[in-house]
Amino acid sequence: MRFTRLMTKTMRTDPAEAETPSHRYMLRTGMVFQVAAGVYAYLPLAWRSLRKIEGIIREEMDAAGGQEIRMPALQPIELWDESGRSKTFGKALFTLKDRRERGMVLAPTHEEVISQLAKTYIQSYRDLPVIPYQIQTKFRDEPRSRAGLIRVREFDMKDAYSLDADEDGLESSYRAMAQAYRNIYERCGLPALMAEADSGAIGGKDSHEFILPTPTGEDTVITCDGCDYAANLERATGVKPPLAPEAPLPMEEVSTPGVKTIAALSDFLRAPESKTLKAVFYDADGETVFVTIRGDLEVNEVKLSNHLKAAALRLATEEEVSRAGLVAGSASPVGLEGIRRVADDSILSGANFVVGANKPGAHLLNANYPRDFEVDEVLDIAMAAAGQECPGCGGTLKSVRGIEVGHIFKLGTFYSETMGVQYLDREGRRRPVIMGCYGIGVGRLLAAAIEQNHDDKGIRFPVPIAPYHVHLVGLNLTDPDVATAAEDLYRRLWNAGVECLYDDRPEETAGVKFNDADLLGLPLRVVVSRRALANGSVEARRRGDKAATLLPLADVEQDVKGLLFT
RNA sequence: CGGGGCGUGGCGCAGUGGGAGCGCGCAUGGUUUGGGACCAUGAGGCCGUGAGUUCAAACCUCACCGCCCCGACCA
Repeated sequence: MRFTRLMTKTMRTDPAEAETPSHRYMLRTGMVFQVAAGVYAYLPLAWRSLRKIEGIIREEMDAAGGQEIRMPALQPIELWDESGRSKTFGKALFTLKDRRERGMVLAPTHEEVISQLAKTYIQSYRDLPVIPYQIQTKFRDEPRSRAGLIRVREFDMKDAYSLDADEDGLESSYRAMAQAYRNIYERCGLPALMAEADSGAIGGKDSHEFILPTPTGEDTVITCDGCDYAANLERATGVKPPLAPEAPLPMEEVSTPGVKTIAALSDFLRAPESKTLKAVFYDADGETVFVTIRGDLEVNEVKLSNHLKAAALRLATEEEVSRAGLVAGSASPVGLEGIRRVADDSILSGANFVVGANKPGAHLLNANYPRDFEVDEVLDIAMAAAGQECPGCGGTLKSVRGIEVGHIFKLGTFYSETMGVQYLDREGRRRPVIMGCYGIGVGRLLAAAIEQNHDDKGIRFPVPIAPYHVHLVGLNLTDPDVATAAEDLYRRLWNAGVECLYDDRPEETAGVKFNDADLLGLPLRVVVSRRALANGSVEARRRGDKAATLLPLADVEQDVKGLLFT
């Protein structure tokens, strides 16, 4: 491709709205064009890169036993009523009506259609296992799109579905997919880590996310410095800092005028926060729930929500709190009745806690469970935190931000059962198909690759996903000899299988061309100039290298390939 | 949906009642040509939309729309 023909324009200044590096550079290079919030057009450079990523994904999915299919994005809403997800997916589901006023959806994912397909084509254990997959456009009316291609409302996703006869089969499909994912990230230049995850709206039990660590990410992952434990903060468990054992003391009331927060209470009584119990009030699908946890810990709302099986969990409003008879600032489980009480198991970790007295301006010292209060459930609902001990190996937990570049789920029989996907086993018995599903956002992967591979001058594309291999820069192009040599090299490189973008602009200065080359970030820059030609050479520099090397023109193709592919 | 911010040529911005501007980019001519050159000339804007206030609105008021950022959700 010639630069003068490329339908792209580079920008010298950062667009005001772009804050994350990948977003900034994708706009400045002219890779993407924004049409609406979270809706983008892909221009030639981005599209070439995306197609390369798709190619890598296809190769790895096929190698892992997948078979590519294609399902429609436009689907009848009845299908979603059947699985129940027209409700549970909520407002993120794009819905519309056709001319006959029938409800339709623009699909955000394809478990429903796969289930329909499976009902027809999977009849016997002999038909299993299969792993159909597709790369196709998804629609999700996200509450908020952000950071360029990181989070958008229309995006291409590779979604795969494993159909197995039993749990062992699922296990083996899941492992094969996980390995395929690791291969994909490695080939895209991404050191992604595999973390235990919450399965969210898709449903199911076990799931893992692949996270690319980067400060601009929107997820937090807890990792261990002593072992390979990694889990999304939503699900991670840390060892709660232990308290020194004490003999229980008699409970007594103290006056704490105006003290409403744990920090103020700790300060007022000169007691560590870990010796207090805090109270938090939630609304779970309309029911007010009382939650208590040790003062130095935070409630993990995902864990709580999963336990309560709540579709919508949020903090209760002041009005709901007072209607439930709770005293914000001085609430505790002591004497509390007529409301669901959930406690974090940290209440078992010590004795003589400071708790609210359930009346304004007063707290109780030396509250002990179960001597002084009752709760309905005790379980781990605490947020893990950096610095805590790893539950597996005793190492120290760390916290990293990252971008979720893939998510795999063991769905089990949820869709098989709700949608009636069954097969006949060897004994002629009907059994539900065991399903898994596996997603990678293609555009997000590109954005993540740029987040991971850039510097202050621009992108640094890894070779396998670069739109072109070589950025051929012609200097002194008004000199016919140089122009001819550059044209000749351009042809030779393509003939040798090296994908080449040729900056053939005759008037631009060297500085402009070099800066554009750095910005676009193709892996190898080759400069044809009067100066280098005088030595019978061209100049080559890998993006990111400091020094250039002279390559003799005689067998420049081999040298270029050597620099690119070894 | 809650909180914050912003809508003025392609991009970045100034302009806060009375002539729509600057830089970059773009076009033409000329001089340049190894890290974002210089000179000259020129094109390009119902100042997000609609109502209102006013003799007069990019500017003040109200409403709406759009976009960005922070939070609740996800590939």
